[in-house]
Amino acid sequence: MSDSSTKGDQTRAEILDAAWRLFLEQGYHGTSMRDIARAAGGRAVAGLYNHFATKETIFEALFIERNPYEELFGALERDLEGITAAPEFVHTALQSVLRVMTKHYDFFQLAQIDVREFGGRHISQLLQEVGFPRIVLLVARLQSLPGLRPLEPVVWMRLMACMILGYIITDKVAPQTMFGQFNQDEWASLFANALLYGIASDQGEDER
Amino acid sequence: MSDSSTKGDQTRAEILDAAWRLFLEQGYHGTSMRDIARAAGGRAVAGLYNHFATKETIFEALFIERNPYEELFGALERDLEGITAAPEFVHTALQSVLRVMTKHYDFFQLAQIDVREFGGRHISQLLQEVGFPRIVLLVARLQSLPGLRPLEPVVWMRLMACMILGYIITDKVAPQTMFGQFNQDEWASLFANALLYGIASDQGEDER
DNA sequence: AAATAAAGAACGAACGCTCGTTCATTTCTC
DNA sequence: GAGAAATGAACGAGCGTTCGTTCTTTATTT
Repeated sequence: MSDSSTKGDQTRAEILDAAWRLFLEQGYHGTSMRDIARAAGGRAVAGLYNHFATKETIFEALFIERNPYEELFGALERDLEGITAAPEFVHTALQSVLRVMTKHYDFFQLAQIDVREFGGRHISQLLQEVGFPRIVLLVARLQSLPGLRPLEPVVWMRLMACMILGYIITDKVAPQTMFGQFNQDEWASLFANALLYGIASDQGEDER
Repeated sequence: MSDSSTKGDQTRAEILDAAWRLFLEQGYHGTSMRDIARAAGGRAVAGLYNHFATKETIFEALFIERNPYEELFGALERDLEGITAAPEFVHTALQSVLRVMTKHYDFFQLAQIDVREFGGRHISQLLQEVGFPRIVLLVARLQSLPGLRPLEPVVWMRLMACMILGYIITDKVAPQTMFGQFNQDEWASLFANALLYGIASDQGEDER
């Protein structure tokens, strides 16, 4: 009787822990209810159904109860507070997002599983409920700041999205390739600098 | 007797066509041999085993016989021939890659399935055999051209990778969001310009 | 050119196994 | 002692694959 967690709650958490690990290792269809039961302390399969109605319910519970969006947007909004220049805004935003994404890498792996095996049903619903309004607010704030080329918002929105998604995907293979020599803060700086000022040298400025 | 294709070859192709479509729609584990047999002209399951030893053999055959890497690198090398300025090189390379990737979008979806369900076994082997040497050559050529900031090669390599991977991933959700207003050539230009010259306005140049 | 042998391609049926889920029952917890 | 939690056994369905057999095509021999 540590806190308010009864025996049932504890078992439930154990099941979620096991499912989390197994789904990440073997995917959704690659993980059976028996696998989960075995990994959750060598239980019997039938016992899982005292806590979750179906296998998919377990997957959904992971998304709803263990998503880092509160942390992600909380950190973003806190870090960006009071920033009045667009370059600093972009740099800080990238740094903030990359930090949380690196910390909660597992969750975004789970989101990839959702995309592949459920067509992204759960993750897109979650984003719509909890993420989209706050993204819109941040975008509006950035647009109001000085220091950006008059690009269409969609353009640099997609640029940012490519950077973030590309980062987390290349991060997976980074150790095997030559990508793995910087941490996420260094990458955030490199990305932000490249995004803001480009990789071309200044001498060829008249070109284009 | 149209060409050299016997009856068996034709059936084999029909099986591959059906498997290609079903794997894309339902994933590897979501597609059964009976599904494939049914989709390949309402055949019997057992007949598939006259042409392929196992289910995974079918998946492998798709990768080996239907990958667009020859086209991808052929186009890249052809398009980049004779280019002597780094900015034009980057722009052309992005355009070339995005074109082939958009055209062969299905294959790269299949590659994602491979990553999820086989740990990328087949795609990485394919890349190692057919892609890596040519990538190294192209990178070396770009590094020899004038007009780039003295960035570490790994940095802009990963930047390019992020752009390309990010593009193909955001492209999937583009119709549902606000990303879908440009075609791949326009995006290649936008990406190349942003990558080369940045999105910051010129007035804040002294900063950082 | 006809006859025969060999190989390829297709089939229905079945095998052994695993899946997600349910049930009646027992054990534990409050 | 009531209700929650856990159990072994079983269910029906589906899986990848194999088997024995038939039909068709190709190759070889007369």
